[in-house]
Formats: sequence, C-alpha cells, structure tokens
Amino acid sequence: MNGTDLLSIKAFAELTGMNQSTLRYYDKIGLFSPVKRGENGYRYYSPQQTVTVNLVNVLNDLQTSLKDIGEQEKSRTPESILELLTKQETKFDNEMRRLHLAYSITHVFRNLIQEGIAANEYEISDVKSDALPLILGAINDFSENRFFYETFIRFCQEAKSNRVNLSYPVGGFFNSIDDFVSESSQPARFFSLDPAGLEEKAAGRYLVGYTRGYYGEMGDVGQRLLAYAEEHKLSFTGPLYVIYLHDEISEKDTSRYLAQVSVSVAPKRAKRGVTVSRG
Amino acid sequence: MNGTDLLSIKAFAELTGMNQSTLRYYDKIGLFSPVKRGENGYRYYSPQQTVTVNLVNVLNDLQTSLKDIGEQEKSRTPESILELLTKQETKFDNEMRRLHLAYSITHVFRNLIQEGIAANEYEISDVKSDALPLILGAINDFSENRFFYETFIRFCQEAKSNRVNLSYPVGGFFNSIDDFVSESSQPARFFSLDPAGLEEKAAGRYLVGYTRGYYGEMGDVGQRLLAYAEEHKLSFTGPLYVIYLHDEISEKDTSRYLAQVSVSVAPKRAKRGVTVSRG
DNA sequence: TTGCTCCTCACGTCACGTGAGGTGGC
DNA sequence: TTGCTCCTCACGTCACGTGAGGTGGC
Repeated sequence: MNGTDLLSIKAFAELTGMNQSTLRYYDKIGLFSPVKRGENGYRYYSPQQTVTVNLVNVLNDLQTSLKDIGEQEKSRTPESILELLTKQETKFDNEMRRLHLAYSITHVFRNLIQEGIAANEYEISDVKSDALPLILGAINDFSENRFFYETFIRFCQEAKSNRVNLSYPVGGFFNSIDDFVSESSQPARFFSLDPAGLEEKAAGRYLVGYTRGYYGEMGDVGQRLLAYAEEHKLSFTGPLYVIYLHDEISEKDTSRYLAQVSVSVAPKRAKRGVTVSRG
Repeated sequence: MNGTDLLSIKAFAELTGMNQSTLRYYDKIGLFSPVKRGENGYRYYSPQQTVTVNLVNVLNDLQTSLKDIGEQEKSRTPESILELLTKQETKFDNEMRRLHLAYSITHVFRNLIQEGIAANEYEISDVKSDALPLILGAINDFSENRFFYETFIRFCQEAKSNRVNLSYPVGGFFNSIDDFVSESSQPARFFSLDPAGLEEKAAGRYLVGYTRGYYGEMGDVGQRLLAYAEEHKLSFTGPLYVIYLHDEISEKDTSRYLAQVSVSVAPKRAKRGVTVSRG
C-alpha cells in the first residue's frame, strides 16, 4: 500500500478509458480528485478510484449534472446516495421512453421514405394492405372561409392539449374519393401515423396512386384512380387517405414532394338493385 | 394559404414545446429557418414545420450533432435521409445498451448500499443465499513483495484487455476462511459483481459477518465467524467472499467503510472418520 | 541533449439560456 | 402612454478538448 502503487494520470486514464483532460477538469471543479499530489504537482490515483470514477460516469450517463454529482459527493452518506440511486431509476425510465419514441418516429419516417423511393409514381396499384394504426383528429371545419393552415393549426393544438405526439408524420383523411376529387385541399380530418394509435386505417384492398407537387397539389391522381376503378370494375368502399412520402424532410424541391393516395375498393357487384359507390 | 395563417415564433414555440431562443439559434446557424420573414424582421413559421423541427429534435435525441443534421438538411434527398435514418437504428441500439448498462450498475450499487444500511454489523448471521453471478479474475500473485495495489492493478488491466466492465463493484475471493484469517489483505482472486457474469457465488448456506474499516482492515470478523461456527457446530465448506457495502462511494469517513464477509457452511457431521473443514 | 510525462493557463466549442436595449402595432 | 411581442447582440454556462509554454526525471 505504498505510494509507488499509485497510478499516474496517464495510467489511470488508460485504465478507465477517460481523457486526461477530463480527469483534470473533474479535479479542478472538485468533483473527483486524485488521492495524492506529488511534490511536483503530479496527480496520483489509487486503483480503487476506478470504481468511483466509473460510477460518476454512470450517473452522468443517466442525465445527472456534474454539479449534482459533486454535491452528493461532498455530503455523501449511505442514505443520501441510496436516494440518489433510486432517483436514477426514474431517470432511466424517462430516458428509455425518450429513446423508444425517437426510434419509433425515425422508423415510421424511414418506411415512408423507402416506400416513396420504391414507388412507381405513374401507375395505380391494387394492393392488399394490413391495418395501419393512427390517431384521427376531430372533424375539420372549413366554413367561414377557413383555409387549410387554420384547420391544420387547430388540429395541432387539439393534439397538443390531448398530449398526442405530433412528431409522427401527419396525413389527410377524406370521407370518400368524391370529396377528394372535388376539394383535395380540404381533408375531413387529419391523422397522425402514431403506431400506438387506437384507431386505424383498416386492413383490406386498396387502390394506391402517387402524385408529385407541393402540399395540397394533387394533380390528376383522383382522375387516374377513378379511371382505374372504372376499367377494372371496382367500386369505392371507404375513405381516402393522403400521406406524404417525400416532403420538406427529404426533398428540397417543393414541386417534387411525393404524396401517396389510397382508397379502399371492392369488386363491383353485377346484380341489379345493389348500391355501388360509383360507376 | 395566405400569410396570415403563419405562426409567430411564440405560437410556433408553444406548439412544438420548444424555447424561442432555441428556434432563433437554429435559424442563426442555418439549421432550421422560418418559411418567411416579416418586413420588421419577425419570423413566421408554417404549421407543417412542426413535423420538420420535431424530426430535428428526434435526430438530436439520438445523438446526432446539429452540424450533421444541418449538412443533411442542405443536401437532402430521399436517398440520403434514408441512409441517415438507417444509421439512427445503430445509434439507438448503442444508446439502449449504454442505458441498460448504466441502470444495471446503479441497481447493483443500490442493493449493496441498502443491504449495508439494513445490516446488523455486530452479529454473525446464518442465511440461505441465492446464487450471485460474478466474473472471477485470475489467481493473484503476491510473491516477490507484491502488494494489494499491484495485484489489483493487474486485475484491472486483465479485465480491460478481456473487455470486462469494471464499473460494477469489485470484491475479494479467498479460498478458505483460514486464508482470510491469516492474510486478509491478500485475496486469492478479485471478482466483479457483473450480473451478466458466467461464474457465480454458489447458492447455499452462508455465515455472514460485517466489519468497518478502510480497505483491507478486517478487524475481528474472521474470529467472530470461527467462534460462531464453533458454537453452532458448523463446518466451513467453501470459499470466502469480501464485498464492500459502503466504501468511498457512500462514506466520507474511511474508517466507517463497511465490508460484508460471507463464507459457506454446513452442519458438522458427528460421524468419526469423515473430514470436516475445521474443529 | 533528447524524449517523455506532467503541469497550468488560456482559449475554443457545442448547444443553448439570459438579459440589455430597442422596435413596432393595438 | 401602456403592454405586449418581437428583434439583435453580447455574454454566460456546461462539459469538456486543444494547444502554448514550461517543468522534471532518465
């Protein structure tokens, strides 16, 4: 246990994987100091200090400021550090939630962007889709000359007051393809593509089309969907969903934003007297 | 879609939960700017920008620097952001590992400190313990006048080269209580209390004693364990473990460090000719 | 002397936060 | 005028990292 068994700052830094300047900084702010100083001012650390400084790093990893760690260190008792460590469990839970959410959001965006890259934007496709969870907003009010932006802001505010996370992509919901064709910039509702949403875009058969252009500019995709259904003897059986696959996030050129438009369909029944949506 | 539907910096900050000064800072560094500036210099944001700035925050949450996010923003294409988002999955995995490790370490320390607070330090107790996972170091070499520190440093270096995490508490392993009593500052091995360790302190019956003092000062706990075993007709059947419950981390007073000493025992067999450890 | 390690001190950096001092519309 | 929001600019802060310039032992 004599002094020669102590570690120089270089040896201690190597052993703990820390930077020498970080160790000097911790010493300077009084957070963590070497057990001994040489006559020439050299810092000497004891091997057991690896455990202590490692715990400092762990607390720091769990979002505890060096100041808080330092204050704990100065007046440490078993009881006070027990309390601190117990608080870390809450911090851990919070960090885990934050990370999972961040991952989930990037995942949803990734899937949309990838789908946009793979999409054949000139063709209508006829697909079977799985259910897609989402959170539907309230019914939009376009009366009294309200425009898209105003209704969108209302949706955002409503989401905020309901603690709905708006980091997920947002899409537009139309009650029918007719509504979409007549006024494509006035969705009946907005929705958030939150995978934890309790509502959903139902599983089933969908016609899917794509169109490029700035928000709300839908080109002829509505006409193309109608024509495809006519040609293939399909009727429209449900609402229409607009989701931007490429937007401000992935495109600089606003006229290249890519929207996906999907609407549920079923074969037209030939039998007379049965109501069909269109045709 | 006229200008009056844009949001002031205050409204936008409230909607996104961000600080106004953060938004001004992002504008300043060219990371994220309002869609419009008023003639008086006022910043106006579009509602859709909530989604963009939220994604910036998400990327930031996953340890991406603002510089990297900004560079991506400047040359964004669906392909480049797909690549960035794919990288986030690795970052997420790394962060999760880091967090789990930090949590696991605080948990182990918490349990030791709590056990120390609850311990009756003056009595020997006779308990059934579950198996305790740990990582055993190599056999220590105390020849050639090597002292505790030198062997401990060797253990640390060995751990480092084997990528064993030394943030967990470290304890001392003695082959028998006799070894401990004769030289309590020379453990045969060190071990790390890593819950993922493949070795273990075996489940079973243990005599447990406590003692206060600086590292290696074991007082009379060895004698007290021997006396207890004698009195209760127990024999020692395995190795002895020393674990510091309160040390540098939780105590300022080095003479109050609290060590737990445990050694496995079994009832002495009365039958002649059977070897017993002691007595 | 050379090479190595260590020191202090000052300054830089990253991502903001906090005023100070001033403008502009109702 | 009052109150509110907005602006810019400078400076502070947190947790370091990076030299510059110098010391000290083999």
